[in-house]
Amino acid sequence: MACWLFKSEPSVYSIDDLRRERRTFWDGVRNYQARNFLRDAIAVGDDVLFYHSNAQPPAVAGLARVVKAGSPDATALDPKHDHYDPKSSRENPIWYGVDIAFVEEFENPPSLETLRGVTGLAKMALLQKGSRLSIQPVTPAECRIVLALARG
DNA sequence: GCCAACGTTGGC
DNA sequence: GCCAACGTTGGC
Repeated sequence: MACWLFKSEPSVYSIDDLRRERRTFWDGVRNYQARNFLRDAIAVGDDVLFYHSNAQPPAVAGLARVVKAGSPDATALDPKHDHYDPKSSRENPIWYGVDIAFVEEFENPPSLETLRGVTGLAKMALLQKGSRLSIQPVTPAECRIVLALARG
């Protein structure tokens, strides 16, 4: 099973929100590289590391699981919505999202600073300079290390 | 609030 | 197709 990292600002949508709702459609991604992952690569059953960006401290806050593969993001079609994109249409949707379900909120969320100090994570996308992608692939080894830190 | 990194837009 | 201007992300 593949593993991914999804970023979210907790002031917008946090792991607590996901725990309350149990599952959610991950909408609002407006970056083509991230869109391609959502539309083409992310599959049911994949793990999702739920990362809190712009948080104090920024950290991997919990684990979620993909419960539905990519489908068009309807918020792009709604002119009143913040994420509206006039280039998208029902016939030719540009933006996609997946459905994820809450699995776990970590007792010891590994902070960005902590992750930077872990040898086995040196190549993790999140830790690369200028890594702004909000949807990132995580290797199985990286995923294991992060989960071990979070639960250990 | 600052600012580096980087994606997107639009004039040419 | 180039590239300057602009907007956004996100750590600090």
